[in-house]
Amino acid sequence: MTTMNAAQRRDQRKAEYNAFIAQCPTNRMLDTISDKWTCLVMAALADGPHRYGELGDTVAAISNKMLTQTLRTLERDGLVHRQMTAQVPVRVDYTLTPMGLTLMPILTQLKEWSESHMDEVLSARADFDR
Amino acid sequence: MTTMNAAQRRDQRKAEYNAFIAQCPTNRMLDTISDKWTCLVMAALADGPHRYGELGDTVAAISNKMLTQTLRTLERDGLVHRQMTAQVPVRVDYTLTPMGLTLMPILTQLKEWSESHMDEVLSARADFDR
DNA sequence: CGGTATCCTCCGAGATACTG
DNA sequence: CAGTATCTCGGAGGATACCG
Repeated sequence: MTTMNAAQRRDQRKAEYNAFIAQCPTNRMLDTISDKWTCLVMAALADGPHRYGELGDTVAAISNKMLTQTLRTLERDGLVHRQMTAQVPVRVDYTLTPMGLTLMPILTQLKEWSESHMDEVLSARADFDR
Repeated sequence: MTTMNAAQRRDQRKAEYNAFIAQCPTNRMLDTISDKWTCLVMAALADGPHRYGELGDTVAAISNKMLTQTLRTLERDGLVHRQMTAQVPVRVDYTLTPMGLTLMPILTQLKEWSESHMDEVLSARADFDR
């Protein structure tokens, strides 16, 4: 069954590589921060604490579901801190954690790279599409 | 029709914000580089030119479709150069462009941040899950 | 060798409605 | 106010087969 074995070996290599990707810190972090909404929410928090509703207003196009989900992920990863004040109505504030703050400079660099290379990228796209 | 107008205004704000996101260079670049496979492929190209098949072997878990699609996007954005040699069988080499090279340091920083903070993230997750 | 073309599946995002 | 619960739908991505 040479065919079977070859296919099996290929599948196993893929499984191993998938496992490697699942373990790789860079890819795991990229999974988190490369999410469509994560950077927008973190950017919104960069200038200080904000309430749930404020974040929903700032990132106007985000749905309740995704805002909650994004904040939960960031909180779980220790990048954002959630402070709940028991009162009626409830008040919840979100802030970047110290670790979250250390990530911001990299996002800023990425932002600056993007802004300074956007023209070059756009003209490359125009060339390619022709 | 206050209700209608309020809903319409909300929808319009969302549409505007979506348009803003679609225009924002950072988000457009993030769309590109934050793709599941893009960083892996760029990392594979960081040490020099590679052929299509070599990339497929290095990133073992990637499908033909996604490898092609990833390379096309990178080529279109001017981050990767595609060199085709007409012979039988055909030979195609991929290299990072100068612009692609300028992006690598940022990816490297991201990699280093991820590796140095992975423990902290993992313990934050463990805490959160308890 | 370096891809296309096609089909198919699954799951993630959004809309909507409800709640402590 | 700050979420949860539920449904639905589109499209990303994988498998497979074929092609110049």
